[in-house]
Amino acid sequence: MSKQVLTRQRVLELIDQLQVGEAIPSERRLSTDLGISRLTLRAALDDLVRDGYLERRHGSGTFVSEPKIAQQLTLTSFSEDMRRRGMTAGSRTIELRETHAGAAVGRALKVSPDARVVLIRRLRMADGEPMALETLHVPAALVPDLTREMLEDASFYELIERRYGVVIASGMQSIEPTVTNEEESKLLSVPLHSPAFLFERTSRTAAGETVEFVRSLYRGDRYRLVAELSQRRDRPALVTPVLAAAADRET
Amino acid sequence: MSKQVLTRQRVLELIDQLQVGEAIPSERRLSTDLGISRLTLRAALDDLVRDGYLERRHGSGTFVSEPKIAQQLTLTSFSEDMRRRGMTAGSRTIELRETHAGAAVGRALKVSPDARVVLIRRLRMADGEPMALETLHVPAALVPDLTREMLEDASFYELIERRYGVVIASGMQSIEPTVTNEEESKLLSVPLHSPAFLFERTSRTAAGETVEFVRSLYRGDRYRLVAELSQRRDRPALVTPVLAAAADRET
DNA sequence: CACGATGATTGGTCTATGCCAATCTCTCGC
DNA sequence: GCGAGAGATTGGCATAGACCAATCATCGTG
Repeated sequence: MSKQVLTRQRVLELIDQLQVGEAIPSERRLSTDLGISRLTLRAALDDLVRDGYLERRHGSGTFVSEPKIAQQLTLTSFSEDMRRRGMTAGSRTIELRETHAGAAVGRALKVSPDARVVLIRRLRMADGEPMALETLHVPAALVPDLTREMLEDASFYELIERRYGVVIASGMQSIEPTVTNEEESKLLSVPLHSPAFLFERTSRTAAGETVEFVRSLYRGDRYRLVAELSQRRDRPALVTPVLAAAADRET
Repeated sequence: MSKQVLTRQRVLELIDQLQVGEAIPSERRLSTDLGISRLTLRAALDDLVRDGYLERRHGSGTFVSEPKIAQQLTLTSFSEDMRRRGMTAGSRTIELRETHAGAAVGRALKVSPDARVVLIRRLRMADGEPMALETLHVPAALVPDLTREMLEDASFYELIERRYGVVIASGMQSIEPTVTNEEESKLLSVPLHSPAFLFERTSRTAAGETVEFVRSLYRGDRYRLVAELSQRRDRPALVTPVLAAAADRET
């Protein structure tokens, strides 16, 4: 464990004991208190500023910032996403069967079209309300003896990590607009041809092994993406998914 | 101008003279050559790695990486966006008139609902093909004597910078899925109720003055967003808009 | 009492240096 | 001929120290 990561954790604990808007000790003070160099502390603080926990004011201090409604779009599971919003993530398994990959899925998973894959369809819910329809494809060899019960109201990522020791490290996700068809509308409890986001994601382990190909259909009336834009080229746009309240839609 | 920024520029020039895949000089070598400390050089290189120009390989070297097809989602105008893709940006002004803000636009622009605003509707084209429908709201005081001719096939951002000295520094953009209505379908040459992205953006100057509120409707069959995901929390997701070729859609 | 100068404090940037860890390369011995 | 191992080279991380720049509180002066 690097010192920087350790420092990050210690500062996070410190933040927990402070009110929003309060200042943390000065950099010089903190670095000597923690027994590390100021540069190392600054690297850890940079981290926390990027993640939105802290806010710097030159000449004034570093302050605990307002908690974000949504964190940035990272490689998180639906479950984790909802937990961060303070909502209860639910899941109803609609389908679970083994099949062969086929051309498109095979290409996405980097396996032969004949390879066996497990197909999982789940309805994902937030506080009991249907939010998204998820279709997962996973190479069958990776998840032997998977049962419906294991998937019920569970995070798939946590499941495969605990049970199979598979840890997702990176991925690629595309986002496009679409509309719901009859089946999807029924499952999501929205009118036919409602606008929706279609996310397609492939995820890999640190070793580069492709673990899953997921197509998720999110209700467009409840899910939206927000990007903070900055002219500075050294700071990527911060894209945050946001749940829209039912009333928060005028247009 | 900070030394780090200067260094970034000098390294960029160096990269221009190298082939993709070639290694740049080692950090120790470069830092002494440029007469700066290694840490400062590393900060500049970190920058370029984040922006996708360079790739680090521990124990091996730092290499010029494959140029990205699309840069990350930054605060760019449609025109700049298309230029980067090697396409010709076009614009047809559909409407240009002065009106009062109204409640919603007033709130977005942080002006009174009675304030005068200029409303601009433009059809944006890439290589002659309609791509997006843009509805701009700008406080009238900011852009006196704006005419249709100035807007023709021009970047609005470049226009207001050259003519009025207004420079956009930051902004906030929301993204949601929607479908086209009759008028929009006709203008964009797509079937009625086609899926589309609705972008809403407010932009500010460095001084914090809100300059514009834009609603852009992008064709869902030609425009898509791609996000590189990473488990590391210190690296925000890289979201890149991608133009889909007409044939690049199976589903 | 109001206000401006001033100095202390805070974050921002840079230098110089050392050691660790991953990788590559070359050489030596079988 | 070839593989194992040593050493050189590269990026990764951490330290200590210095100075700059923005901010804020305070104190003295009008």
